[in-house]
Amino acid sequence: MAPNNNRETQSVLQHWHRDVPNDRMAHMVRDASRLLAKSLQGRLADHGVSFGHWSFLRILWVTEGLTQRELSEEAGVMEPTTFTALKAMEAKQLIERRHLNGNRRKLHIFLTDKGRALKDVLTPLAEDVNRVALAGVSEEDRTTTRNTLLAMIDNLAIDNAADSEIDSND
Amino acid sequence: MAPNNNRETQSVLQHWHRDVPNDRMAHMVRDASRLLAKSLQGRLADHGVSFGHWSFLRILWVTEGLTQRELSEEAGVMEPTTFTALKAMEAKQLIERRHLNGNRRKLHIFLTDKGRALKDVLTPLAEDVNRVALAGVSEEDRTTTRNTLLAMIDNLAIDNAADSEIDSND
DNA sequence: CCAATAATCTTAGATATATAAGTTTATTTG
DNA sequence: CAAATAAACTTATATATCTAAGATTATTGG
Repeated sequence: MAPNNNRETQSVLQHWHRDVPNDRMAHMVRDASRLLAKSLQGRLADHGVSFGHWSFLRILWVTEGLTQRELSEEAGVMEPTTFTALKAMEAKQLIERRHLNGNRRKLHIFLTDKGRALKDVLTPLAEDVNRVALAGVSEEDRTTTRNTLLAMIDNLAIDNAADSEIDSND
Repeated sequence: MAPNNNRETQSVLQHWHRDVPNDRMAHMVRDASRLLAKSLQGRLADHGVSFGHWSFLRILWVTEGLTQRELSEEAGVMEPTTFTALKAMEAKQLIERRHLNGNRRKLHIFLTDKGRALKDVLTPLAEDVNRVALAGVSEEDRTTTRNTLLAMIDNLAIDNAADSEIDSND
């Protein structure tokens, strides 16, 4: 990983321990998201796996044979994101992309043995990040936070969809 | 904005309303962060401002004359991110970059009238996103969530810094 | 059954972010 | 004070993501 002075750490902490205006939840979510990604990325890098690839591996460890479209929905990203990641993962021989039953449109994704074997190696790393991140937070507060995030996700998904509908009125 | 069917919406909701494993806070934070960014981005786009530029404008509306380095710390991003954003913002005549007191190393950032005038236009948009996102969440739960996020940010900043220190041991 | 429509994947190009390394300028120290 | 070091900005390059639009293949409805 990268050599890095820890001015960064200090500045993030200082930043949030000064004044946190009541209406700035969004910034906290963004900072937390970036730091979570960075922590996991550092751990995954030791095994040659990027953050983006890991998010698809996770899904495939549970269910193989999904189409690219289905994988996109499951991962919560747009198709081009999925496409790019899967092409790279294919090149790294983590997955295979196969047409099934003579359907030449849908591409189904399967893990290679190599991709499958990473499960036991990488899963603990993600658990470790979650454990570290939530150290000192009570189970009750975790639940409340999860519910708040869930509410935000619902509210925003609806908000974004409403915008799209207005645009596509014709 | 983009025409968009709302399959996306449904999939995000379905995704999180199925099984949310106890140790997957990170995914919720990431989803929430992406949706928050997207919501704000849609609103800012109507005024020709990108999400990245807005995050520096916010800081400058409070304090002008910071150096690029100081702005990076304040925004919580690395210097190249700041550099790229500020160059683009300069080209759009939202800011000016000036050397002060004969110091030819530090560059201080100042708003143009145009950049300054955006404050009253854009601030309500961010407030709107926060309001929409947190609809139906009690003040108590908001506070708990904020505290949890703050704890996560602290924990992770320390974790990332610890990694860096190990790397730069020599 | 074939033409129109829809689904799926792909390409192109943009934005937001990072790390690593280079350049220039200021500061420090022998 | 001059050489070494550090600070600040810049360049180069990579990753993760998006929207918009194109290409191909399936499905559907007249």
